[in-house]
Amino acid sequence: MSNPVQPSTTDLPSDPLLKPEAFIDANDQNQSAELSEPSNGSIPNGAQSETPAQGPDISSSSAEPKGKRRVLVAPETWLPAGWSIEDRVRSSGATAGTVDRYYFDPSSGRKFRSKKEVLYYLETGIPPSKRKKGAEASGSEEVGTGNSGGNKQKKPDKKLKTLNFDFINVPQKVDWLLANASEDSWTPFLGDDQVSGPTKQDWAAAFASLIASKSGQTMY
Amino acid sequence: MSNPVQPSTTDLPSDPLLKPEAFIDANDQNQSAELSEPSNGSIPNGAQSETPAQGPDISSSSAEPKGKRRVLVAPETWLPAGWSIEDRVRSSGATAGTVDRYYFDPSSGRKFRSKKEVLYYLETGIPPSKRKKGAEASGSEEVGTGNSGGNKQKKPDKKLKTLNFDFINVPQKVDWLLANASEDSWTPFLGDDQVSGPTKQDWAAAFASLIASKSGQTMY
DNA sequence: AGAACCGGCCA
DNA sequence: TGGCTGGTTCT
Repeated sequence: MSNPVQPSTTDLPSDPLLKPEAFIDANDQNQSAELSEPSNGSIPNGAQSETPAQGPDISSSSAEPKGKRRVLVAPETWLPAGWSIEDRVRSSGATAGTVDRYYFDPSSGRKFRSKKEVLYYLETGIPPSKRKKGAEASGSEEVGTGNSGGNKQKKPDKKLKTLNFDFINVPQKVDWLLANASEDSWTPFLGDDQVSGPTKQDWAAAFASLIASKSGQTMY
Repeated sequence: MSNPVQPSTTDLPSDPLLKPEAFIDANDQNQSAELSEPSNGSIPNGAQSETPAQGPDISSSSAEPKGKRRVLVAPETWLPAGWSIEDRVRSSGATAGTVDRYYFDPSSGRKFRSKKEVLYYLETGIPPSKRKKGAEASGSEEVGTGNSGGNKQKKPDKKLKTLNFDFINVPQKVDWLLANASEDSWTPFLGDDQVSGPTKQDWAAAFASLIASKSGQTMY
């Protein structure tokens, strides 16, 4: 290992940008960031809203070209020992100049994009769980894990749409008649009644859902 | 104030006696695991370095008792009928746990990695593989997809394709069996043979075409 | 107004 | 899969 950065068991994952010019800010914080157990004996819900407070360190050296990474040891009290923090400055886009902070766990090699994710992982040992799609009839209760930073960002509407099709009382028989020789005008009939357009839409949606039902796939 | 403004069911620290039977299901790493009443004792904070955290097992066997026969789908209004969505969770790497959403068009068999690609394909008929990077002097620098104005679909389907379905020799009978009640996974059978996935895709495409009943389509 | 977070998209 | 930008939400 010739990597002077992390003499630890692991090093940062692929870091082509981390050149000799990158500097490790290991100043102060001599206390090696002992795992602190603030809070109280037990963490209620893991989402302690402690004040982010300070940012005294970070050794803001002037003349910092954009796009450079600054890796530094964890000065944060809530961060376990061994973890590393990386502040990266956005180099392009409308939000150029913004600083994003990333957290790395050398033992697992995982990268986290927010303090919230780190805390969640530390307390549960479970990587940030994603609840996205609906498709579950279980009463999905939205449980906010009160956190220090911005929590639930954007999740405007998660309303589910029910298929307008009665899977129990299905039609006994549906006749598909070819009304046009061009074969593009098949029309379903229920007995003598032609199926209306809206109903056909419902059928299409229902059929799509049935056909989908693959592992992980959902049709809309 | 650092008090959470969310009327969640959580918070309310203290009063440990209130929930003597708080229980943590550490097995369910699927989702919505934020509850966690760490009960007491030790917080898995120091043990995090030992936590396996390698549970690629994503078996989501959430039992869904009977009751409603309604199929719930998410309202992806911009997605054409018949398309399928697959949410895949990353199983390894520093970003493990991230969910990637893919879109699949049963008619063309193409797979898309983003909503943007889908919309672009729908409007231009150009698959993402054919995207060019050079900006023309025409001045169409911006994508300028007028979808934000309130218009929905107006794509000139320049990509007609043959449906892989024999409209003449249709199956005499198709049995739909409810294989998985928890997810409303009905499965079509031809006699004793289960219909394969690809075939189901063909059926979906054919059905969608029939329901559509648009002029100008050709299917053989 | 600033910070934090996270969805989403591309390489 | 990694990484980065956009934009929202919270402080």
